[in-house]
Amino acid sequence: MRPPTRRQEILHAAGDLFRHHGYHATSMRDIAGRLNLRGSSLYSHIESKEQLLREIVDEAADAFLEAAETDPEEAPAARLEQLVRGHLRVMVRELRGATVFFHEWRFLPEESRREIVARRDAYQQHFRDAIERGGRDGSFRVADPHLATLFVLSALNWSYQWLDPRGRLDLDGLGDRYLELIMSALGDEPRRPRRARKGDA
Amino acid sequence: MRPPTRRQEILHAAGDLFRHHGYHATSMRDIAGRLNLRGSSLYSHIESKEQLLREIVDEAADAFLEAAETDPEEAPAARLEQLVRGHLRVMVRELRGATVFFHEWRFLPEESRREIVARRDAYQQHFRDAIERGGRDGSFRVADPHLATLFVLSALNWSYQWLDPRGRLDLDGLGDRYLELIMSALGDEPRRPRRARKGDA
DNA sequence: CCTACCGATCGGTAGG
DNA sequence: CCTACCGATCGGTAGG
Repeated sequence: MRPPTRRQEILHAAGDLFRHHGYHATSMRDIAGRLNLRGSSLYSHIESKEQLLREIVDEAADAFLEAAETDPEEAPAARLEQLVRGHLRVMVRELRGATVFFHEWRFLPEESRREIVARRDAYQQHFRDAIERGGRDGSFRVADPHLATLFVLSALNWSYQWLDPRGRLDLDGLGDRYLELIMSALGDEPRRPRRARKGDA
Repeated sequence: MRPPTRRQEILHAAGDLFRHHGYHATSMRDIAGRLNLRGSSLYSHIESKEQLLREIVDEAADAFLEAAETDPEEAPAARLEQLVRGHLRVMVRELRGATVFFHEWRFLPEESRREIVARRDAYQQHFRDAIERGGRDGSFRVADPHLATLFVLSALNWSYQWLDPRGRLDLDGLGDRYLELIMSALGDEPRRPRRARKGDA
């Protein structure tokens, strides 16, 4: 375990403060204060406040995208399981960065913001692809794959609001139960027969 | 249709700017500019910037709580349907206020923040109660009612991120499909038999 | 890493 | 509703 560089300490403190108070309500002096420094001392390690945000958000995006590297040819249910477990794993392990990612990305300058939106769309596409393939091959039974994708990602994304890394459930237990809810929502076959609904009459 | 008061116009403009740029990145001069006023002119209609946020957030909380006034003795599936449709209705109709509510409530001063947390908890309790009752009477099949509640509310809450009031689906169509996903996730009985899962072996 | 300091902007008030 | 203005604070730089 090498000791963290001063730069890493600054990023850590900034992430913590951005998470709890938001980017605009955190001043450079606040960040410096966490490390018993003066605000001006930060600038020999970093370029700007914006750069701090960009690095934190980019790192979180990296973690999510890396976790989503799955084989499109795999069985859709197994692939979706990897995607869901990967998402929750990144959430729990990188809760600080993930929270800043979801909450503060829009304060990035135009160019960085476009990049992040593109990467978020690419991430979402993994889920959509798995769900659409599952619909076609009969693994899932879903009327509207696009909306089903938004549903699944919504249930996952909001979890940073209530996740507690030291909570009652460990990562695997949380994954098991979240997966069961998601797979049921998608009407995963063939373990369960189709059911009748009002609309079918 | 009475014309809006100046105060309502200010709240509207503030809500719009808070939604898109966040509370701290919006200045009183920005809000005034929307109405072709000087910043100082706002203060004959409102007391402070904080009060603007409080009113917007409170109004959204009112709308959600009012929509959640359901009969606890009603059949759990029917009650949950009311809760889900009510939530989506408020989201679509009050997207501006709802977005500010979810994103900016934490910038309220301590006392208002405590009130909002209490009201949010009361709101959540309606969902949890319906889901727990449904588990007990066999309407739903859910291993962990608390987590299932968080799952359902996560899927609903995040929707402000992608909801488009002029989108492809109208409110009823969206409600139908979201309900189908949620009810399936909760394994709603008796229309569908229990299924086997890996863990059951 | 510090002190000293910059221009810009903030929420808000006085006074009319 | 405006002009004029307040003290505080912002992100950041100069210079050592």
